[in-house]
Amino acid sequence: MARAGLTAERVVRAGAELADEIGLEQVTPSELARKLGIKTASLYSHVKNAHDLKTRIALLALEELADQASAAIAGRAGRDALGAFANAYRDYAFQHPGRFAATRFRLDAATAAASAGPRHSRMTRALLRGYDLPELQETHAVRLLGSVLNGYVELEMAGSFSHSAPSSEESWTEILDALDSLLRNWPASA
Amino acid sequence: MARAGLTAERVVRAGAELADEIGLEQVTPSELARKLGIKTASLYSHVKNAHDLKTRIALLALEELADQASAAIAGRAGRDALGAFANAYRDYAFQHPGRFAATRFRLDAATAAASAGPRHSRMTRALLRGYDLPELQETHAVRLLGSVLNGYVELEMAGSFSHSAPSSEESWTEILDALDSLLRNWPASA
DNA sequence: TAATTTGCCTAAGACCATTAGGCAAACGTA
DNA sequence: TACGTTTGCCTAATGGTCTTAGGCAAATTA
Repeated sequence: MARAGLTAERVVRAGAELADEIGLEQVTPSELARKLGIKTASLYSHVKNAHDLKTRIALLALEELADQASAAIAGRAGRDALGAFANAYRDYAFQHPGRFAATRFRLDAATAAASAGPRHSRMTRALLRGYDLPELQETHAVRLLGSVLNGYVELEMAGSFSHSAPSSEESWTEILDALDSLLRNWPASA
Repeated sequence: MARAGLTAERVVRAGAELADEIGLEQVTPSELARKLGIKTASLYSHVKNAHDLKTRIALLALEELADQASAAIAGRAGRDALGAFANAYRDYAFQHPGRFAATRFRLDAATAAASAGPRHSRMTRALLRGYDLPELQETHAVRLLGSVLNGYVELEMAGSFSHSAPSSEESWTEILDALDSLLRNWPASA
């Protein structure tokens, strides 16, 4: 029997592609084995189980997304950097919906700590350094920015903005303008 | 054989409780039947299939959430209304994590249109009427608000804010203050 | 070339979703 | 109250899923 020459990494990569094609939820050992042209049981040499497979796809996606966001903000600052950063997220989500969904996959604490997750917060923090926020407010702003990016893209991909005017595209730039304005005029604490 | 006296509504309600207990993803016909003390096949008199079950749980959750949000903003305006509205979402998510997850369940266009979804945007719009936004900017603000609420709660529930100071509680009020400030000083379009 | 590793296989167990068909409890009606 | 109808829940069966165990042969190393 000719071997397919698989490896854990290639299996996970194929899993990520499959997620983009049919959605992360549908990525199961049997479906992935079908795509790879092998028997389901053979996957278990490369991956511990279905949960492990999704975890690895999540880790892959987090890395990829961090790489793209990092490249996007290089050499930029202020509203320019904000737009590039936000667009990196949104573009990634549309180009790789399954991988992006994997980004939300719940990781246990240890795995999350070892993932690219912390890189994401460091990048957001770096981005905000272009705005002169009071030290103590920076974390709040990081959390706000993460919330908006995640929330907007999620709602947009669910189609929430596609059945009413104005276009989502337009809202997106207006919202980035509004965030930029907010970051420049962050209110003082009570 | 004594009958359990079930009905579609009671089944869905039990499904919602089960979702809060073990997570929406784990809510399956067999698990729900176990909880109800009946055989799996018997569920199919009340619900079309597993997907239909989750859809109905989603519809229930959307209604409940809309009811609570609506009650929260009654008689309030401005920052006061904003806080009550936002807290209604966050409190619901923490009290009913499974139902809240169901809120994100992808509904097909027709079902979504007939759900309480539109009520949510109408409420958000009503809330924003307390701020004097330019007509054309209102939709953008509605979308921003929805994004922040959804995004923040999702990240918080995933534990993203629980491993670093300051507390999520603190960020939450600061972010609401910031949003309030932004809505009062919404930037003019380019 | 011989020995070892390992990628992929077949086989099997346990569970799940779903459909078909049956019985008896509950209900409407006379 | 008695009868016919409805229907809630059942058992049985099909085909799919995940996962483990054990085996063979291809690839790798000595």
